[in-house]
Amino acid sequence: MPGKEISRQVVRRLPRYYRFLTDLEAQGIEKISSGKLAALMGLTASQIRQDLNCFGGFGQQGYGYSISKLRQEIAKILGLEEGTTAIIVGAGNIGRGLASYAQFAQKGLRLVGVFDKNPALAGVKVGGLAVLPSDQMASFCAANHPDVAILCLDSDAAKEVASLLISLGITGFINFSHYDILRDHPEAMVENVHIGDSMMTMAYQISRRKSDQTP
Amino acid sequence: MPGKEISRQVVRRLPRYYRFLTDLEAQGIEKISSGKLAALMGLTASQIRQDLNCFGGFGQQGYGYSISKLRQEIAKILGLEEGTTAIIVGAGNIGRGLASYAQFAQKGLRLVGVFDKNPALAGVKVGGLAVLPSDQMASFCAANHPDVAILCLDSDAAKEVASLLISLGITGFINFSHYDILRDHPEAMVENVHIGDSMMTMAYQISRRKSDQTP
DNA sequence: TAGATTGTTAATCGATTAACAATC
DNA sequence: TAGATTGTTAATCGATTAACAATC
Repeated sequence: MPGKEISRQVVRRLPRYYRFLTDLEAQGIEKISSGKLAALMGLTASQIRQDLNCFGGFGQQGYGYSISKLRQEIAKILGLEEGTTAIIVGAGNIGRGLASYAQFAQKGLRLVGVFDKNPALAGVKVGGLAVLPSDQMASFCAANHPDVAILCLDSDAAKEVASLLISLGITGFINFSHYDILRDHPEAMVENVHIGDSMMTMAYQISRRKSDQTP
Repeated sequence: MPGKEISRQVVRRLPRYYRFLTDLEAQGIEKISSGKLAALMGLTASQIRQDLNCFGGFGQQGYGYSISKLRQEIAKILGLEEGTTAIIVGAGNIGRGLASYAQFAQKGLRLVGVFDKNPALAGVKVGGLAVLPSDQMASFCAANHPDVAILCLDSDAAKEVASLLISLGITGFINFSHYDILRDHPEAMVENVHIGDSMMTMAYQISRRKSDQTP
C-alpha cells in the first residue's frame, strides 16, 4: 500500500517525540498517556494522537503508550537504524563544525566522507575523517554510494555540486546554501538549513520589540 | 497602533524575499510584478501580495513593485540596519563555526562577544574576537547590553545560561540546544535551530524512499 | 465491571489561493 | 484612455483541536 501522504509538519515533530521518549525511558518510566506527554511537550493530546496514528495504533485504550515500545516504533519510522550514509561537501567553517559533531549516528546518519575543493585542506582530519579533494567525489560515490550529501557551500558551488552528485546517485541533500535544489531537481529530497534566516528573523523580533516599547 | 499580529510563517519568508530582491537589484532590474516574482521564487502572486500587505502597500497598481524601494522596505522591517548585537555562548564546534561566519552583519546581527566556560579556550581568537571566560558574561553584559545570545551549548548548560542572561537583560536567543527556553521564559524571543532534527527527517525521507522502492 | 484513554470522526481555526474592484 | 497590476475581500484548503464511541 502506498500509505496516505504524511504532512511535513508531522514529520518535523517526530524527532522531538523521539527525544522526549528517550528521556522518559532513561528515567525508567514505563508508560505515558497522550495527555501527560502533551503537558510535558507543550502540545495538545489530540495532536499527539493524530500524529502517531499517521503511522499506526501504538497505544492501548485505557492504558496509554508504552514508552519503550513507542520509542522503538519512532526510531523505526525515522529509519535511525538503517545505516544511512552521508558525506559533507565543503570543509569551511560550517562544514568542519558539522563534521566534528559527535552525534551523527544518533541522528540517523553515518558520516563517511568530507570533501573540499581546496587542495590545501586535503588530508586534514576533521571529525575523524581526512578531507578528500573534490575531484575524488565521483570515484568515492561509485565505490561507496552514500545516500545523503550535506552541502556546506556557497550557492554557485552548491548548484554545480548538486548536479554532479545527483548524477552519481545521491538522492538526499541537507543544504546550507541558498541554492534552490528542488527547482532544478524536483526528484531530490532536500532539507534546507538557513541559519542566516534565523538571524534575520531574530533581528526582526528584536527591532519590533524595541519599536513597540517606544510608541 | 499595535498593528495586527504578523504570523510566524510570513516573517520566515521575509529573508527570502530580501535575498531575491537583493539579487534582482544587483542585476540592475528596476521593477517587478508579484506574478513575475512569484514565478521566480516558486510562490503564488497572491501570497506575495498578502505577505507584503501585512506591512504596507509597497506596490503601484498597473506597474508592480520598485525593486530597490521594496528591498529597502524589507531591510527596514527586518531591522537589518539597527545594529542589533549578539554574543555567542559556547565555543565548541558549532560556536566556533558560527563565530567565523563572515556574514553576521548582513544578517542583521553584529557579533560582539564569544564566551566559553573552558578556561583553556580563553583568549583564542575566533571570527576576529578573543574568547572570553564565562564568568565575565555578567560584567560584559552590564557594560555592553547585547540584544541576543546564540546558545551553542548542551541542554543543561543552555538552561543555566539562559536564566542568567535573561537576568542580565538579554531578550533574544538563537538556540542550538534542545532546551525549551520559552517554557521557562515565555517573555523571551527564541529562534530554535535543530540541525540534528534535519538529519533525522532526512534519514526518514531516505528510509521511506528505499522502502517505497521495494514494495 | 468501571474508569481511563485510545483511535477516529467532526468542528474549528488559520493560512493559502482565487477573484475582483480600485487605480495607476 | 486601455491595459496592467495592485490591495483586499471572499473561497478554499489543510492543519489543529474537540468530541466521543470503541475498548482495554
